[in-house]
Amino acid sequence: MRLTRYFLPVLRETPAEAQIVSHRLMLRAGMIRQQAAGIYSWLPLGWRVLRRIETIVHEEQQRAGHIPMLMPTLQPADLWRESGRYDDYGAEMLRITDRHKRDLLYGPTNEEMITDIFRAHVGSYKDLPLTLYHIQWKFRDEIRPRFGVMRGREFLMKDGYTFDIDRASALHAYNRHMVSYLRSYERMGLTAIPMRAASGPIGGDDTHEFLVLAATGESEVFYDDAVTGLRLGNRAIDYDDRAAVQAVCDEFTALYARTDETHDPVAFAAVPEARRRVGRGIEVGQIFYFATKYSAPMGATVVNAEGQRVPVHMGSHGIGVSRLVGAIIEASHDDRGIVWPEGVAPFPVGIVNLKQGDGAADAACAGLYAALVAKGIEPLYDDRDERAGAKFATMDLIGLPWRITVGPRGLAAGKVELTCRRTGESEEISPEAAVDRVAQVVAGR
RNA sequence: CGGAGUGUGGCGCAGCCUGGUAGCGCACCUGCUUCGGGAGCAGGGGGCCGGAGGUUCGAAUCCUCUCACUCCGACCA
Repeated sequence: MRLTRYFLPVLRETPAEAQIVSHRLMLRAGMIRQQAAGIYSWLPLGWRVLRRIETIVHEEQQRAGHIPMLMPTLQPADLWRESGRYDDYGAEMLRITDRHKRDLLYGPTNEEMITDIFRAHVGSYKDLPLTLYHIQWKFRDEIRPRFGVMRGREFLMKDGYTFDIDRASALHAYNRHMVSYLRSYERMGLTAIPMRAASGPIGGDDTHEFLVLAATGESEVFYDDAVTGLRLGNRAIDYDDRAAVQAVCDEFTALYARTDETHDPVAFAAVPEARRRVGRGIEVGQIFYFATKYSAPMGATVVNAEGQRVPVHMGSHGIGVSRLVGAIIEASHDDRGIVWPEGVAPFPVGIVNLKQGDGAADAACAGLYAALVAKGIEPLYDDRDERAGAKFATMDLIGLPWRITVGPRGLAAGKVELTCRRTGESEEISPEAAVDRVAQVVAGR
């Protein structure tokens, strides 16, 4: 993409309403525009990041055997009357009336709807286990939206629903989600720690939240510092192997890590003092096993092997996709701007032409651009007629992981400059070598 | 919803107290010079001052109502 043909409305000054760094940077980098309290347009650069995150979530969910679909944003009120939540949900639910005076609502979540779909089409234990998910916009009419996309009213969320014949199978589904989430966050360059959350309706270990450590987080967290060193890495995982999946979950939940809701000072005191940490975290996901809470009242049953009709065991599992954009920035930025992890960067590399209009520089940039595209990489080429400082400042702000700088001085020696945004290190190499290096990194992400 | 604020060009702000018909910086347009970390000079365009009433010869400014947004708190992916 050539910058002169793109839409990247960067701001030099920070809009007054933005209080936290991710919100400020998203506005300055031209990623979002607020349309109302807690409601944002995603401008082209922001949209790209959102799509990258969404893609990672899709890939990891499907790797775990979960099935994508799409449910609508608007839902009939009657479904929610069935579960009893039409009244329970309160003012946070946005209610709408259509021209025929029918009650609708903008979905804050989809348990009722997925249960309706399930009961209409599934009748036998032989159809289980089943995990369906979608990534769709939600609306929760928060009392006080804040922090940009981190606490918006409209937000993009992946929500998955599991249907199993019994508790053991449902817990395997729960565990699959934990592992797939860990892998998703790692691909996004995040360290997200599963923490035991406030216990659900059946108590016990049936819900975990995933927290990204950040000073601006909304939750207070208590943890053993050793959890921050745990990595899945590239290990192969067979999601159908219950014992193997359980082992991974055990590994990631063995150390003390809890939010203020479930914090246990006595257990925390058992953590070696040097590793005891109190901090703040941003919740970027939650997994939840709730047994038959929805299936029983809504009649989502199957016939089991003994011929009896039984309610299915369900779970719901969510990842805050749009919130992740903010969370990643909170976790990865410096005083000059965003530092995108490779996995979610809107463009993997930027090309900076220091002397637009100079024949040699223009030709070198065009050559680099074509060579990168030929390798399946789309660079962002700053071909504006701007001075070097302005171009560098823009690149630093929008945080592309790599920058190839092309100028007459280097070209005279046949070199361009390849700079890593994260480390700031740069090296003078040939254009061909620069393309190869970037291709290598992108392939490995 | 309780408390505290703010609405003036795309962004950041001044002007308001003490009414006299809107200004600064950035951005934008034109020209010249410049050109490896947000250039300089010159010229130029853009705002019925959130909205509605009212007071007044005259309202961005005073009064009333209203809408929106922000911050602190209780609630939440």
